[in-house]
Amino acid sequence: MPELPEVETVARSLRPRLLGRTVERVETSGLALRQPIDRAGLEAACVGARVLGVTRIGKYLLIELSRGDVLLAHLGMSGHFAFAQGGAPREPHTHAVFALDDGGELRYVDARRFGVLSVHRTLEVRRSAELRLLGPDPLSEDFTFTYLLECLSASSGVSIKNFLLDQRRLAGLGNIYVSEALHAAGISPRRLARNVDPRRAERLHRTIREVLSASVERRGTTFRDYVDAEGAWGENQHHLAVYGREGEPCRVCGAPIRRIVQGARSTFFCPRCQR
DNA sequence: GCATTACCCTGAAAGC
DNA sequence: TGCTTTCAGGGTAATG
Repeated sequence: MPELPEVETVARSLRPRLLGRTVERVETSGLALRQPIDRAGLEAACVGARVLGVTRIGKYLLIELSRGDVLLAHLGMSGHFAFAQGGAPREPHTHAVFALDDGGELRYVDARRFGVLSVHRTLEVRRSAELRLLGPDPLSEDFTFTYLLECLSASSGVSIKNFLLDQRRLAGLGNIYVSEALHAAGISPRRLARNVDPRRAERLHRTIREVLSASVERRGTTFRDYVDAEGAWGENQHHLAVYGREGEPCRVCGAPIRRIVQGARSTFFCPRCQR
């Protein structure tokens, strides 16, 4: 389940083999992802265009193309990019293929089809339906302690878990890193966001960045499907404090980690460390 | 404004 | 062994 560190790792693994390449051909499976793929739009933007950059905003990948277009990708639950030689057998669930001028192919594979592939004009992509409502990226300078504090105090009855999952407030956190950041900050996931006091909020602001940065260093968390564009697993799953550890002892105090469901998503926490 | 539920989807795991 | 059911979750939408 790709969140910010996984998407950042994918961006880093795409750059060496994609920058400067020209797209010669585009193929699609004809099956819809979360939205239908606009094949004609994809071809118009990509074919004959050179890749100028690969960046990330929240959980979105932006592949910047010459001629002023951007290919926007969200990996959903199970999406990944893979490089292959042209003509090599395709993995099941390959939904888009970008043939490159070096004989290779960049492929988008997504079993569950929760991902998104769309194209936009570079100057307008920030105003696209996908990006326009996103809050600041937690690893950017825009995510300040003041911003977090203002959002917390402006919230009404939402739990801190659901507060942090809302991409309109903060873009890039998902189920894994919300649980991890709250544990590191000693905050119960059930606490109302507005009741997080400034001292704990400061700690949370720090732990969000630390948890994400550490996972980026470890090339992300591979729980089920996630691999980078070279097919490599991440290493952060070996360092999780609470996520996926129901019943196991807390690494800090030894109390059994608990799992609860909030908004139909699992939340893992230590009932002793987190108040 | 918020919580809950359903939906999209497939593969893995569990249950029978 | 083999079939069926359950579960996982990012984002969105409908409902209460």
